[in-house]
Amino acid sequence: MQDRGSLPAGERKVRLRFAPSPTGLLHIGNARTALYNWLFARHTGGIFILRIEDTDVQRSAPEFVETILNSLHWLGLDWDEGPDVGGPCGPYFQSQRKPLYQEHVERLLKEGKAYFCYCEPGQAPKPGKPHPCRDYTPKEIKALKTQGLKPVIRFKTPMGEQIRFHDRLRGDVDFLSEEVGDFSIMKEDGSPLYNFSVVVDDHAMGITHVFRGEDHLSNTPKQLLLYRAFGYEPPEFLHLPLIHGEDGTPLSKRHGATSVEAYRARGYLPSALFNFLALLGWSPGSEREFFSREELIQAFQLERLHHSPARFSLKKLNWMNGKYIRQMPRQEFESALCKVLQKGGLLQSPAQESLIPRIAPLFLERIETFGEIAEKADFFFQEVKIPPTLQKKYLSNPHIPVIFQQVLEVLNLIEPFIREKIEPALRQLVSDSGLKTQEVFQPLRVAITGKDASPPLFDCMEILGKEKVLRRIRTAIPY
RNA sequence: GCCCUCGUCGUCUAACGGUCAGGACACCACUCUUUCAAGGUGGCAACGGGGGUUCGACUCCCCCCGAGGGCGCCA
Repeated sequence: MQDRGSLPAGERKVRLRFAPSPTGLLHIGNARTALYNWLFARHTGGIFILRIEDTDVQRSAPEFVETILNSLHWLGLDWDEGPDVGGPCGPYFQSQRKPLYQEHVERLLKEGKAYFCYCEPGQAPKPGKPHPCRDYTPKEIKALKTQGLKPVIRFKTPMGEQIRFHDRLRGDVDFLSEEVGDFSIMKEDGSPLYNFSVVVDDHAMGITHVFRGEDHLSNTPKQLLLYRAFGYEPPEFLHLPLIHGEDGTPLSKRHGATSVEAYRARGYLPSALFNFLALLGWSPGSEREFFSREELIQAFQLERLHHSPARFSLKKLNWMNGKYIRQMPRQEFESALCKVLQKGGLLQSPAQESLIPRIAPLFLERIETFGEIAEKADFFFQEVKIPPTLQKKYLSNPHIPVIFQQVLEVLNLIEPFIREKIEPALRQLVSDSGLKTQEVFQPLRVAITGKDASPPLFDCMEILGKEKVLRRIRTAIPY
């Protein structure tokens, strides 16, 4: 572990980091924070670092590290230094950096800038007046120690000071040191607390820019105090607005999927989610809204970041994802289709798999996410079960048995069984029968697909083949 | 309660003292059409409120209101 705080002059590159804590899946808001950090690093030719903030052993779990890394990779982000790729400032797990924290805390203790606090957990008084544990004499401390009380180490915030910092997005922000209070920096067992470990690590890793959620805005004065206490130069700070749900409240489970993992599972394209997220809180300044990752890197500017929280609009994401799907190269779309159908248990045989190239064009314009496909295309791979409501609405009219019988006769004669021959034949039949096209085609659609909305009927018939089509029509005739 | 941040159509946003306040999603029509989509055309729709500054304010200042964040031995 080396100290990179003062980088050699030749290495004055911009260095940014994303520092998730592995206590859950990667939240969509954190993903956007990561994305902006990454975009800025790439835009400026800087370094992007991934650091795992797993100091809270109670809440952290290794499996979350893995899914977070996966989510990030899936989105299309990469990092120059991090837990899996290593780097000159490692280790990149905070849980493996204890000696560095220890060393720093001892420094503060020795210089009288920190002290032991023996308050009951959660019982420390709110900021406003001097903390009662501040001025214990060594004798008192010894006495408290013999009582077996576990102390926490607190930073001794100087009183009566105005702490000002420049937020890259919001301008100057002022806090009074009284309001900040003496915050805890390390537990008795030596595990560092957030405000302390970020400062130690951001400095040790030579971080030049800290872009993080606005929920950290009021942590910044604490961290600044620490930078000053250590004599370190603080990085530049920029606090991003949070992402809200459609109703304007903070994005939560209640709003549906909140993790990147969930969007992946629901069949969203990473490039679409990336594009959408980039535009949620940032604007290129033009009216253009489709960008590749490379184009985003090129266009990204801090000045065009928004100040207010944005609401996550699933409808717009869906629309954008649909657009991306329609732009997919044919091969890619087919193999994506294949994958979801397989997952949905619909592909049982090579014969069924060979259908993919034929049904692909039918669904390209009909899905916005791959999650929809299984439900819409199931009739190509398994027998249909007609819902009672559709049965009643389309198949219970008295003319159905008669016309279906005629349809069977007509279709039976068609050879080859292709759309170009099916369509004119059936249209002729309908016209001869005196019925409206809808009165025949909709019931047929229901009989063949089990749905009242499907890709074009005659294409479906051709792909299914004469045998299946005739059988389905026959079994749908009510007796 | 204390502190901090934010405020343009329902939503994402453009505007950087002078525009009929523009675009996109959604929504509604129309079109295409065997259904559903996709596509095309058109429409509805916003500067939170009140004071200033200015010849002129969405743009600058103040107050109010509203929303969000923080005040952990979480991050």
